[in-house]
Amino acid sequence: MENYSMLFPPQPPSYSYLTSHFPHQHIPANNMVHDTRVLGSAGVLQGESNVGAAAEARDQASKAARMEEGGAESEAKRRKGEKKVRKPRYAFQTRSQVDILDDGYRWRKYGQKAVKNNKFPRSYYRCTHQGCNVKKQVQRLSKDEGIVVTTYEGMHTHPIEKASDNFEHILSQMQIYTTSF
DNA sequence: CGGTTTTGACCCGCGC
DNA sequence: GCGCGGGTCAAAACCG
Repeated sequence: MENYSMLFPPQPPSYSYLTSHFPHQHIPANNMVHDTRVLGSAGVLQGESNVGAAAEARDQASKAARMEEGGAESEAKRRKGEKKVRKPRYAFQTRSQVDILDDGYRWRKYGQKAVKNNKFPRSYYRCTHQGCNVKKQVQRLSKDEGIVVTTYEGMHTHPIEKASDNFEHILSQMQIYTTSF
């Protein structure tokens, strides 16, 4: 009862889910023409490094506060005058049968929550790399089970570990999308 | 065995 | 103030 992905039929072991959705490629005659598009960035755009640091500080502070005692004192989370910076998050919509979109990085799943108005849960992943706190969340639309929304949060400061197909090329295409936004 | 997934509890911001 | 929705933690299970 844990594998909702079992509800979907198996698909060929090829990673054509991405390459087959770019404008220069063939797009299946569907209502959704915007496969693998950039949904946009949420939050204010500030210094990325500063954003990440603040976020990490907040996260660690909260964690420390809770680890200290079960909600006894919440002083630890009170950092100095840190403005509430919200890290930009970039969402990608991809038509795929699988949830795990291997982009070449190593991810460790750290959570899964049910989403309101959506019968499919959302999975939270974190990049397994020291110092790299890039997070991403994958969620599937209940309306179109073939659509997977992947939201990236943060930037990788290390090379890709796996020799993934040619995701860099795909990434460059995505950046074209972002710049044209 | 070590790293990853699972899963329930917990925290927090926000709207009512 | 409280409940809800979303995000994270961490212990145990799982898997190569």
